[in-house]
Amino acid sequence: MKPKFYITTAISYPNGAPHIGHAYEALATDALARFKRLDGYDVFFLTGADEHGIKMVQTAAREGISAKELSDRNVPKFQAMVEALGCSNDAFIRTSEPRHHKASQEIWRRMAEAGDIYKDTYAGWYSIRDEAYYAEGETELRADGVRYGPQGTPVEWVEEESYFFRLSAFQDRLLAHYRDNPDFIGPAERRNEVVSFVESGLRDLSISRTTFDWGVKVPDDPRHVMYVWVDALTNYLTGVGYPDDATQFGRYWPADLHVIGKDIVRFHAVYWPAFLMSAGLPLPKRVFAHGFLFNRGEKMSKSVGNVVDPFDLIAAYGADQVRYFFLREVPFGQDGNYSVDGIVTRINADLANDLGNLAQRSLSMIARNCGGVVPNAGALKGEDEIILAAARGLLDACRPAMESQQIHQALAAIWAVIADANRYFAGQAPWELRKTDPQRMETVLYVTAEVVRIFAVLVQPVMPGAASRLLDLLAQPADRRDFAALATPLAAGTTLPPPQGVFPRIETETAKPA
RNA sequence: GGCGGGGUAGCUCAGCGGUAGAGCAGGGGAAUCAUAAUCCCUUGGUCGGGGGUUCAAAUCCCUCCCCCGCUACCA
Repeated sequence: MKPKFYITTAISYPNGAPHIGHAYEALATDALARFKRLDGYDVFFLTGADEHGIKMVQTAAREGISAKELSDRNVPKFQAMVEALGCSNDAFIRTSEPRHHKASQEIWRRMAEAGDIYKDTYAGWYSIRDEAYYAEGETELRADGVRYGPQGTPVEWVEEESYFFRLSAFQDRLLAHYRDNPDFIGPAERRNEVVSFVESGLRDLSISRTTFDWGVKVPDDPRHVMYVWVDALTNYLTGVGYPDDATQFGRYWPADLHVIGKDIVRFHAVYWPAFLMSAGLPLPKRVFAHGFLFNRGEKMSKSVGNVVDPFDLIAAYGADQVRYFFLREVPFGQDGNYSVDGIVTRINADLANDLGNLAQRSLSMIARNCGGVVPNAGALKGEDEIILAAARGLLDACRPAMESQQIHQALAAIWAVIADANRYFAGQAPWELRKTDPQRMETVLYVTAEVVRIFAVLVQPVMPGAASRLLDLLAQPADRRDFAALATPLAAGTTLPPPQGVFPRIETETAKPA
């Protein structure tokens, strides 16, 4: 039986349309999931939408519709985005689903049974108009003697009945967990932040609200709905069958990797493990936080008008290209920059010129000079052995990079060998050999086609569509495309289809400004 | 304020004690199999400022300047 690998994105908050940050997380997680699948794992990849919470209620109220209506309008956009990106998620969860309410209530009951939930009063500055509490620092006392919230609405001191989670009791256990599992949080700088936060002391967490009813009802006390993060985090359990499908849940839980944005590290690295400890459930193996994307160095915001619509980007450049760009250009875990120049350069230099053209020039020569059939390798020379060994060694370089979510490093390693392959091809000059030593030309063309095959197999997690077309050009059957097939070299005598460009060049005139 | 991370070529970054590196951009050349792609050569940096340790410092220590993240309940 294959080893399992359960990987998730954070669930998106559908109070607006998807933006490039949502797309980035989904495409990166998809690349990691696909890599594991090709590497022989039984992968379960979950993504979805986090529909509850006060923000949904507020946004819906402004538009004069219900939170449910708002969600039903926006969630399909997220599903469409995931599909347009070519993501291979096994499920798309919505937290409004009955099965999810059931799962959330179940974990709540278990935390309550463990004695970690108690009822008390929550006090804070409350805006009736916003239907929201604000921290003291978010409010200001103006000259008129009235205190106002961040939305400019008056706030008043309110005390509300609330359930609390005994987070303070978990400080030592959390710190011990971070210490014993140094890979629990990545990248390392995020772990440092979490550790110093927990070391500074934990306060109990208010985990229910009575001011609105859009959410999961607290068991046996339906006046309360759960604080949105309690139910949002539980999606990771619901997605693999908790609590009813013990077989699926037993198979996939605990998650091997939660991929999240750096803004929600605390919820995943402090609250979530504490909830699970309380409920007596195993903890996820790892939480990895990616960075934010900036448009030409500026934070994307609606007011600046530099928000990038993922659908526009995909339409302009193609899903594979967009995926490659972000994964190659931005060190995963760090913030990154997006610009039209950057994406056009990457696509043209790396995809069209380096990889695409290498495939095209070698396959064209095979089509023209070898009757469109994979030629015989003949006796290999040192140069041939060197480039073959470099390509064949790539999986061993990519695997540790992908396992530590250093996707950019895996791609850099692959492209370094692609550059070597171009040097090899130019150095061997098979177009000269055609006249002087046709036998040798065949060997060079064979070796080049073989390394192109290896590149195509390895590049599938990042560019599933283009890689698949490249493998089509190499007449590779469906069962010869996973990493195990890397060891099965191209068979001489195989008839190849006529070569076609897989990575078109982007002419700057047609490049779409963003 | 506290804790943490950074400031290296025009841009993005690697190097973290032993004669300054990569990719992209710029300049010159070769080749013509190929998506005018490829290959070779090359311009370019007082490695944030100052001080110190050392035979030797981007690399260690001190100090100053600047940038960023975290510093609890919007998601």
